[in-house]
Amino acid sequence: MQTQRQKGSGSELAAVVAAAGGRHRTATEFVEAALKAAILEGRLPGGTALRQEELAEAFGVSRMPVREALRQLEAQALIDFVPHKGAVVTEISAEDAADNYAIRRALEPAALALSIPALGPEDFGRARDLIAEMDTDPDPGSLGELNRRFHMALYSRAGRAKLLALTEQQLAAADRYLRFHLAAKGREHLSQDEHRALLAAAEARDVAAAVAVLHAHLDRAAATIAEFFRTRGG
Amino acid sequence: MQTQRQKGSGSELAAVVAAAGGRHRTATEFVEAALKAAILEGRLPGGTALRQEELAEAFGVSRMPVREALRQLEAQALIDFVPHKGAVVTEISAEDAADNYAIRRALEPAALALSIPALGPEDFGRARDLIAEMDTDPDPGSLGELNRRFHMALYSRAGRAKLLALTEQQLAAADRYLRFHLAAKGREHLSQDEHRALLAAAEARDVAAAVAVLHAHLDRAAATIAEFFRTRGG
DNA sequence: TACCATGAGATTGGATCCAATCAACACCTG
DNA sequence: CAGGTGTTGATTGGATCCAATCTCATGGTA
Repeated sequence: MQTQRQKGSGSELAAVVAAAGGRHRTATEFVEAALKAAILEGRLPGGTALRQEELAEAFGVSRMPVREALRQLEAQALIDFVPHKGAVVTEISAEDAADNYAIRRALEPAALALSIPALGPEDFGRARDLIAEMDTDPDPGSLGELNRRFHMALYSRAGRAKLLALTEQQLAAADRYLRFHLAAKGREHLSQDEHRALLAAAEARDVAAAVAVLHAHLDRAAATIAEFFRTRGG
Repeated sequence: MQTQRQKGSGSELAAVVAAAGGRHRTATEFVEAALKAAILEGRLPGGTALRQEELAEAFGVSRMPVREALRQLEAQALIDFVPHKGAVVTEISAEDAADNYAIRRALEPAALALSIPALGPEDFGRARDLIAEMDTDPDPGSLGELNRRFHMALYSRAGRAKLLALTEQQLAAADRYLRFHLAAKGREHLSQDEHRALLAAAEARDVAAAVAVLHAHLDRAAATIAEFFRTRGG
């Protein structure tokens, strides 16, 4: 993939640290959250080598919380531990994107089907607001999060905590791909029409139709990203 | 659930250490693998508090690799970090079991459908052998692993590495429940008939039939375990 | 010139040490 | 005797230190 396995150039790390404003109980959680967000949002692209000492200095902590945070990111398949070279941010490849969509195609319809009967007006309102926000928000960087929140709003009443957590994790991972190809193509690739159709089917409590729309939505997104990787030589 | 949040009684930990024979590159990996196996196999039941110092002594290492291993287990939702109380093995509840089955019901049919066209005679042979082994193996403790390997054999040609990894992880988690209720009920609850029907449908390359059998298989298992929890007051 | 050995530097894995925080228990008081 | 309170011990989170190992550059040699 012709990736330069360079270390993060310092200033990038500073930006990562600065962007991580949330309050966390422990330094480990803080570092983990910041790195996770940076990776998922594409600020730390695949192939970036994260050296512990450098991270420790950038975050103003010792290497220990950094190590524990990296371990957790490893368990989430966001980085690979390469002995004596550092923790390397996992590459995003056409193969990985296809995997991600295969998983989402399995999980999300299940969550949607469980959730639809229990959805209330406030959920539909939230979903509608998020669609509108995606239409108007000028920042392409936040589209991924809005998209994720829209999907999760429709699944939120599934009543299966672990299923939802897993789904959200996969959606977050999808952010990496989405952002990747939104940057190259246009925001029209967000398929707002399909979002609206999905919401309409959910409001009509038509589970079969909603699942069909969701399947088509995910398949189209997968095909688009696959095509993107093909033309780009991924 | 009337769980005693006692610390592992030392001798239990010794058994966990002794059972972990595999060779691993680092102490962290060794500790993680040993604890993970012990939790999934039920040797460390839900609610057990794992204190770092105790683990460190039992494994003959310092607290540091223990801490990193615990962090990774936390990321896998096998333990919860409770400040000043230790890492607590997550409870297995009726709710968790239902979640696990909902996830498997979404993932496994997808993996199966992708895999069936690519399965070869050697895969069918392996699956057949595993069914036979489940019939004859006298050790009820190994039934879970055999069951997992049987299922994975049928999914193995799906060609989606992450989907398979996630599926296997959920199957491993299911071991905890399976072992739990196999101990109380009988091995006939393994549904060997359904296993055979699943294999037959796969050999016939009948994706729809195989998926239907798998759905029924998982639904029946979920119902059985739900009933088990209900009668047992879980 | 190409290739291999050697040594210095860098990086991680692990151990030990220190500080902060919480839980439990004993004690005092109304 | 019940309830609140202070103190002690235990346990974790984090920092610093040490050892092992790999990488990479340098230089020597065929």
